[in-house]
Amino acid sequence: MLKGADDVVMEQEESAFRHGEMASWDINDIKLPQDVRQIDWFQEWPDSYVKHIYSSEDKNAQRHHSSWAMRNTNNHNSRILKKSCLGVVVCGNDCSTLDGKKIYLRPAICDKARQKQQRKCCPNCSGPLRLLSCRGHGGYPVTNFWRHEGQFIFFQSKGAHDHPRPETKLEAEARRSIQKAQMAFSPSSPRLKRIREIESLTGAMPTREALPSLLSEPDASIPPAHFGRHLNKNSQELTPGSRSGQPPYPRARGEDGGCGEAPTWSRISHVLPVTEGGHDDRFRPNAGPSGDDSCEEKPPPAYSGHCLPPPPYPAPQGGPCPTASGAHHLRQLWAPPGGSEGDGGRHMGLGCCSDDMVFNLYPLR
DNA sequence: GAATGCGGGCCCT
DNA sequence: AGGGCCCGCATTC
Repeated sequence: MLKGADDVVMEQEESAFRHGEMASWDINDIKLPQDVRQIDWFQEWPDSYVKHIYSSEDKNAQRHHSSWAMRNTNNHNSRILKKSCLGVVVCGNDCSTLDGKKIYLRPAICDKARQKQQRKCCPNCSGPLRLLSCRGHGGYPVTNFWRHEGQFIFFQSKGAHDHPRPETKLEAEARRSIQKAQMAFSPSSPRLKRIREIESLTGAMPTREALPSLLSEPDASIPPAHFGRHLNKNSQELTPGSRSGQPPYPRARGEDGGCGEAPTWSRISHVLPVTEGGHDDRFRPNAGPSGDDSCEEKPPPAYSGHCLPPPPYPAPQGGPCPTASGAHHLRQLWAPPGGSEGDGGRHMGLGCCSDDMVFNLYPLR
């Protein structure tokens, strides 16, 4: 039997409390504490009923970043910025590659862009895409609240995401860049033909590592427990797990490095790269010295999809340092045309949306 | 073009 | 009143 939404929420709050995640303040308090002893490292994947206090100097906090796809929600309170989770875009066919990877795209934040996105096809099997809504907060999307107060930025999350992680913003951006580049190199382009001629002679081909990814390893992205609770109602492809016993987030920087003890499923290889404005602190490591969030040693996934040939890029979660190699490498990829592109271009039978498919970039052999 | 923030407005509880 | 959500507009990247 399904529990009532309220019960679920209460359980989660209690759990969070037990793990020390609940602070004495609430985002709606008239006055927020200013005698903050511990400032948190920026949390890239905040989940559950957590609260964080960031420095007002923290660039990520200033921009209200999250790797979840959060959209602005009007709460008619200009002092508190509220955002709600859009969920994740999955393949309507529930396809997966032979190595078990699922498609978890980042929902576009902009409504129009999201509608457009949903008209596109699955990059793996060309099936329809489906938006898996977040219902982690009593049946409603998880909400995040941001409030700037003095030298601090207070963050509060309500609800536990009941869906896999989407691509990070950077991964999605990188993917768009690739698509854009792909369009520039359309198959009919004389330049591309030339490149292909060269490539067919040299056999040159860019490495998979150089591209960002769309695919995720289920074990890396599917949150356990509560995750399935709501999901079961809506989706058959995602299975529940258990999330109890989730360790609390680390608090202070300095306290063993704010080494993120995020839930296991929630801290797998998301190294966020140097980016935007050159801030290498863009996402300070959730994982501190332990290096949980550092580039993992996993080899590039052996793509072997059963729907269609697999895409030539690594998985976002679990792939080799996906984001770090994402946009950053795009320039390298596309700058000099010599020695990249393949031989057949689009002979993969992608049908309706091949133009949108990143993995058309490099024909598979 | 897309992300983001803001605010008006509507609906529901 | 509070929460959720839609919409349009402006700004920024």
